[in-house]
Amino acid sequence: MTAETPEQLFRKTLHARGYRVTPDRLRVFRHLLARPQPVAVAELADALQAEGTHPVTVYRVIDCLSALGVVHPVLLGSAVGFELSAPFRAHHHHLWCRGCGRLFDLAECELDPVIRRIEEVHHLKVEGHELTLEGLCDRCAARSEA
Amino acid sequence: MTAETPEQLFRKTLHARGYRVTPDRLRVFRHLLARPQPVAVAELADALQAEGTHPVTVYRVIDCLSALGVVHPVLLGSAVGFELSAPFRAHHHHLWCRGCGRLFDLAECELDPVIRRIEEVHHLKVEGHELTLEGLCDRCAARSEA
DNA sequence: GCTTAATTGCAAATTTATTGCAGAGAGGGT
DNA sequence: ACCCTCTCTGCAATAAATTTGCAATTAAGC
Ligand SMILES: [Mn+2]
Ligand SMILES: [Mn+2]
Ligand SMILES: [Zn+2]
Ligand SMILES: [Zn+2]
Repeated sequence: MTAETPEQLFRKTLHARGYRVTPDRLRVFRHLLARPQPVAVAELADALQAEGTHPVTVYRVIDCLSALGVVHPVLLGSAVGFELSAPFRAHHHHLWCRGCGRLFDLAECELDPVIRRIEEVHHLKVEGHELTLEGLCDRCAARSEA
Repeated sequence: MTAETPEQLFRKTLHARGYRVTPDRLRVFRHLLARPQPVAVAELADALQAEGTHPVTVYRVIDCLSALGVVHPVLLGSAVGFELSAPFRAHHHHLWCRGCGRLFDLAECELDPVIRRIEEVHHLKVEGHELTLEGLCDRCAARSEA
């Protein structure tokens, strides 16, 4: 048995919920898969127009992928970007650097114990979370120590 | 000595950085102070137009308050809202309920140890953070257990 | 292949945000 | 209180982002 590719899983996900597999949806998905950082929808629309996808369609596809949980919003400064969710992309968080303005992925997530405690205290059910740190990346931090 | 009011502190903050204390800035500040939840700028502009503040000015005031660190952006579903930062509003996080769509404040924050560890591992300097949980509020969680 | 409902393209409308410039107003000095 | 200067605001115009209605297209099931 060979491992299932992300795209195969994506097709299944669409299918399982009654959405159709279309060239535009695949194009958006592939673009996000290849992309290291979250994108604003407008920017995505610009980028994909070159590949033949109508901007309006990009907005509708993002709505679709959001409904499926395939993508999720991320805070980019004071704007919003989207990136793939698990299992298409490993769960992770972000650092927004005040020094150079770049956004970095932080692989680890040690929030589970914290969140489980919040659930108990407040009688909530937490199904997802999004954390953005703001500060200085390693490079900018080193420079500011001088 | 009587305690300093939030508005007095706000006036000082403006002053200290060379910004002027204007009626529009005070109106925006007071509105945010009275408001329990984050607002989108466009919505804020609508609301304040009734009080005589020009919409364009609201955008500019929010830029000013952001630069001062008096407000900060918060993820509202897939949009952005602004709310007062510390010390005008105690630091806290949010739960976005998938059931009823409401946004709740979560008073506690136990992220400091987690963040300090991330700083060490990655050699970063973290100066702020924003966490949004997604799930079910206590009411919706209770209902879904039935 | 045919049928049908979902999806897309297009044009238009809406909503949100930005910009340039002239006039109003805040703050510091006198 | 008056001036001066520089900031801030109003307005109108512009630009950018997002939504909508409808007709044409197309994916999926039979
Ligand atoms: Mn990321
Ligand atoms: Mn809040
Ligand atoms: Zn940096
Ligand atoms: Zn709820």
